[in-house]
Amino acid sequence: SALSGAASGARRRRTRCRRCQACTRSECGECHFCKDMKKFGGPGRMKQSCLLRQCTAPVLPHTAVCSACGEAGKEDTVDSEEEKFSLCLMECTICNEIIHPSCLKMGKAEGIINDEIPNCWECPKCHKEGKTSKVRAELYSTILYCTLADQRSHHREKLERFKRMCLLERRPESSSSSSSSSESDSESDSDNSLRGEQGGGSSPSSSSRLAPRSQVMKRSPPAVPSPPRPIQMERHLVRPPPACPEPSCLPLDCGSAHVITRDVWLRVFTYLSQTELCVCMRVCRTWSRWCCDKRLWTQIDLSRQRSITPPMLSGIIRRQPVSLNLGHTNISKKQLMWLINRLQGEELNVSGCAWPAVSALCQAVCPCLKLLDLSRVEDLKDTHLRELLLPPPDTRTAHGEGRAGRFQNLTELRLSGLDLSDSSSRLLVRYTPHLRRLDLSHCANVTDQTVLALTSPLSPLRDSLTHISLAGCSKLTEQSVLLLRRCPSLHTADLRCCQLLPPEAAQLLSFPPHTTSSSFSSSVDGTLLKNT
DNA sequence: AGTAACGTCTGT
DNA sequence: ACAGACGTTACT
Repeated sequence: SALSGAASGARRRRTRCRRCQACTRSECGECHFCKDMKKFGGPGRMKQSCLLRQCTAPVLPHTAVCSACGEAGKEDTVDSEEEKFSLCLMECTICNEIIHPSCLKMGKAEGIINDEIPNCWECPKCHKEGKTSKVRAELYSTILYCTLADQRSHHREKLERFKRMCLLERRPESSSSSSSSSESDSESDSDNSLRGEQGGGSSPSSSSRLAPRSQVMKRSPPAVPSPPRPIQMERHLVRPPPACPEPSCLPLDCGSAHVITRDVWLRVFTYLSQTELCVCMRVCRTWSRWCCDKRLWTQIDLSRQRSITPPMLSGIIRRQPVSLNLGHTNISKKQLMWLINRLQGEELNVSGCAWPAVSALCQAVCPCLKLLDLSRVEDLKDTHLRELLLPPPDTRTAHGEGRAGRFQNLTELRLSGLDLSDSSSRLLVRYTPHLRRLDLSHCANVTDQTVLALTSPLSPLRDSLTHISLAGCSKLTEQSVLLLRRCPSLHTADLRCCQLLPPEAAQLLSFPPHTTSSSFSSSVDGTLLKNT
């Protein structure tokens, strides 16, 4: 009934942009939807796109035309951003009308542009009538700010409402989690240094430094009235920011442009922390768009956040970080699945998370991943690591010898503080052959056997390893030191706190650059650490 | 004509 | 609330 007056025409289906990273990649062949496809042996009933190929910027179909003048988008015929906008086709999320903004005769009323989807807005007509759509682009920036920077603010309520409306579940907090956190919590209260600081005054970079906003920008529309209908986590709700978030400068009230252009602001923004960036995003819509620039978010650190919320998840996907730290959070399996299916980052930290959640990685293929931090994952055992590293079952049988592990391109793996035995070293040798850095520190059950396997002439890690940490592996003997010398590229070995080693070996050892001499293989065992 | 897959409906 | 099904649209 609420919609009846709105629809001025049938809604047009959007279609792939064919240009985004997702559109240009090939089907993974392994996700739920791929497995359904006939070409991958499925029944073909679901008719959905590969999860990794879901377009991040779906466009209006080529056949779309203006409901007023009947013509297509004409933004190509002009140069200035302003003209382009007035001649492009905009689709209203409320009434579904597609129209050239220039074909609207509306006087002052303004539309609200959705930055996340091309050619998408709430048209002036609907906005004037006070209609509201399900969710608004600004809501995301606002909420990400709340969750990252200010858990206790008055926005809390809005956030809670949002959480309730989103469908993604979270892992129940209670149960057994308390016991595990007792031992390794020494660093845990450093966490509000990054976010949630309440004017602690420790850093000179509080929001006051960002003062010049006042006269310069038009504020974005006031806070969103509560959406009446529940928000669905639609497949296309989450968008990365537009490739080039125009405009390149801010208009002043007097009509001219602010002297500081976007490029300069961006350079300023690079000096800001996550929290500060989130504050900036609330200044105005333009800043909100500028601050979403991928280059400002190469690393996202949510470690030790009390909970990972759906808005955070969408915020992460929009920003496509190279490095994502989810360490010591209570992220759920479902959430992690959702993320890894939409991320192409190179570094992932899930240290201190629970194995049931981390096991989501068993259903992913992450060829881009270079660093994986699994340190202190609760209850991670040899068998679990095996599940993680082994290739997915179907490819294992399909290609016979094509036994590429799930994380075959990892160059750094952190397994600190896990209850692993020597059998895991064989997995590493086999399925992560490009490791340069390996952290096995505080794995109490690791013995010389592990070092033997890693450094054996048949192990690709023998050549690739440059850094290894075995600190606190109390079963290691001097044998390991000898074995490590077989690694030609090894630069550093951390053997601190290894109780069975003599004091001069139980240190952070530096290895001199290996001379590629001919008699390398035979001489190794004879030369000890004495010649360092 | 044929393929891909969007958006919504349906049953649980 | 959610997964699965499928009519239908977009495009080649």
